[in-house]
Amino acid sequence: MPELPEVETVRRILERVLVGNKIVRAEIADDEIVLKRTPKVQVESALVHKTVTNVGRIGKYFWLELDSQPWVFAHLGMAGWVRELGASTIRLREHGNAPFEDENGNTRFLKMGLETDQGGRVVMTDGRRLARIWLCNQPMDDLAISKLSPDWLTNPMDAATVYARIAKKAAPMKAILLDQSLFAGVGNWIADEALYQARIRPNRLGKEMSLSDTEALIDNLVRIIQEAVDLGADSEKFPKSWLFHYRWGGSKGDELIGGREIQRDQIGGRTTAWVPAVQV
DNA sequence: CTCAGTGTTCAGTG
DNA sequence: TCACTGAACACTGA
Repeated sequence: MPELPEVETVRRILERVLVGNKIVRAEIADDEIVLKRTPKVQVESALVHKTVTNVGRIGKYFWLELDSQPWVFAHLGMAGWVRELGASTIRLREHGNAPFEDENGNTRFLKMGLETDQGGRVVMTDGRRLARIWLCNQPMDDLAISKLSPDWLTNPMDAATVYARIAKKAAPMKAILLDQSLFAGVGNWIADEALYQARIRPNRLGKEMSLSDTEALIDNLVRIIQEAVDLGADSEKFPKSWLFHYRWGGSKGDELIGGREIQRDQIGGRTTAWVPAVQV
């Protein structure tokens, strides 16, 4: 689920519910897997009685900025999400740290629950325990975040800059697109979608790209990200023409898109869906 | 029962 | 040291 548009959607939920308000209750899962870098009580005490001044994001990483440091950082992994709880939802404490079922009957792990002095409540959940929460004073003090490229929603690079960084690479473009130090926020589906719409083979090497190929890729990538963000990362609303709707259509996905064969290969360590008749 | 998965990290290779 | 690849992580659903 969570690539840049999904994480931006989560960021906006947190911004709407939390910014300007004081946190009156914070519950963090007592889960050493989730909190590899920080004991639960430290995260809770970093949050309680603090006012949220901003919610930041670069790529797939996001964080709560508070009126005193440290701040609280998080990554959704492969199956994390954040939702606002309505007034009728049962109390966070009653969930405890155990897995619980969401309104659709799916099992989730509760990672974090927050309540503000205005009564707003949000929870961060994860179906697979690959999401993470930790403390840090500011984004650039975090090793992983400090290595990210500028964010591709808010600060997209121009084609010439990208071209200079890929023109000698021997890796396939699919792998290059997944490199967060160059394409912060791009994940498996966005990479495939951008390559498909730019009509570039995922196994084309960086050094086989021209400047105009790079321009086409960047133009499509930026538009796809912007459109997905504008749609609140609600994939059902994505344009019908997008490969997204076909890549995992059924159990293995559809065989055809517009009458053309969809091929699936391992490229850059990930299953890659592409259309040989379109991508060269 | 086995395997892949909208991600990141780290060991291993050349 | 750099560039790159593949497995591990943890759990669910097909």
